[in-house]
Amino acid sequence: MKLRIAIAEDNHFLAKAIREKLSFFEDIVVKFVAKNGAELIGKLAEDQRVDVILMDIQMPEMDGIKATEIIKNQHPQIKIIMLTVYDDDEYIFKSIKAGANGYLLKEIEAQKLYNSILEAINDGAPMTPSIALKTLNLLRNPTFESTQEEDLEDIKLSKRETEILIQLSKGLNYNAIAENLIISPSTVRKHIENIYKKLQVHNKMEAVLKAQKRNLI
Amino acid sequence: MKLRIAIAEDNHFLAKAIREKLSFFEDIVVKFVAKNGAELIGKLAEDQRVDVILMDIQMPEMDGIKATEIIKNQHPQIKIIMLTVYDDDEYIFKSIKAGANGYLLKEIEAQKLYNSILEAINDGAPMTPSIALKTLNLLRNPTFESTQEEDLEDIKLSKRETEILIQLSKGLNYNAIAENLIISPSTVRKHIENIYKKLQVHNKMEAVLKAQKRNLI
DNA sequence: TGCATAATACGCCATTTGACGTATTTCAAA
DNA sequence: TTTGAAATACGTCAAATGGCGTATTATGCA
Repeated sequence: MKLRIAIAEDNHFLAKAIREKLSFFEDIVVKFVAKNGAELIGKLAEDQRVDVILMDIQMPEMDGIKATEIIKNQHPQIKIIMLTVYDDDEYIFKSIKAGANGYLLKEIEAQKLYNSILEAINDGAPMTPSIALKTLNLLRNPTFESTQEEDLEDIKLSKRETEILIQLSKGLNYNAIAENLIISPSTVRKHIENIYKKLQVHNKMEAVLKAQKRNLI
Repeated sequence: MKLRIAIAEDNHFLAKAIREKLSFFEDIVVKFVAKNGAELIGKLAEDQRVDVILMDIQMPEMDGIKATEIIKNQHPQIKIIMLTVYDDDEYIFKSIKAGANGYLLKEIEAQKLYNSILEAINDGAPMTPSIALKTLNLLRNPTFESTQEEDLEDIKLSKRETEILIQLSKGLNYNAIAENLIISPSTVRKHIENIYKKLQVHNKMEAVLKAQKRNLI
């Protein structure tokens, strides 16, 4: 039994790249490629015999989230996997609310994409590890009132900085953090100093608040 | 670099089965097995050099969810993967809220368990497909009835204390709070000292965290 | 009208935190 | 292979915080 795939992707080259990734697998048939949500829905109206849709998010005319919502209402049996370069909390959350069965980042390698398609068909929820982590964080902080768009100069904390900030947020002092991470207290302090510079704050509480607001921790 | 694992599992045979699954992998060392949450915390106090904890949920004395909460507060860098036979929404949700990094079902095969441990260490969120699906459903239907009441010895903060704690939680320092409330910094400090005694904590962050958990602010 | 609690306020002292500078090592990307 | 970012680490100094004792003045409620 062949797996029938549809692709929604406005960028021609990316669409082609996805096709090529899937071409290794004999039981996959790409039935069609649509350049936006509207076109996808049109093509589905003609031929709805599709098992899985690989859906880009940002597309002209109609984006992938809106399209997911409509298609899931019309054809709930079709599995939809978001396939995008964006890993923002907001996109992830909206996609899931719209009914997406999975969420993958485009860098994904061929074998894993294939496995994800199988997983979707078997009622799983394929996600890249980083996305899975973000969904857990979303579950932990029901902070679904984003609505804040404008001033997001995107601040990037390193892995170590994030780790230390999380420990700060638990109320641990420099020495406790140093022991946990098996580094010197001096190093902890230096990291915290750098965190403060990046976040433009001057104490723990402000740092933790700002990081939580930006979903950095 | 060896991966140091601890196991919390009251059933002797299951604990042994897990060890055996892990024994195939050379870079895994099982440092110890605890029969319940309390024992686990005790052993961690002696030797906290553990990378990943595989945590059962139902255990006598202290269950895995409570243990997860405590350990994650003390040692946020330790990754905790729930490893249980239960796939109820409630257990999943509570585990995630408690800070679990992943959630697996016990039937998992050896190779996948190993991969999950790696994924946890690399800041992922290992989940069995069926659990991943449930987390997405939980995200879609925000039916977040906490329902957890148990151990609240009720702490009462005075009006002034509450006011000051709220200002603390915004990241204000003693002087700023004193100015806002038109009182002396000494008084602010005395109030905070009293707040700490009531909450049995020793710094701002802990006070704010505890007060938030108890809905005092 | 008392009496307990709350709110006000200071002083002392040790510890922690924050801001700066400097420096070495590691590691991945260009 | 170089180059830059990240992680490591120390020293100094000032400011903020936390823990203790003590004391006076509201204030509400029994």
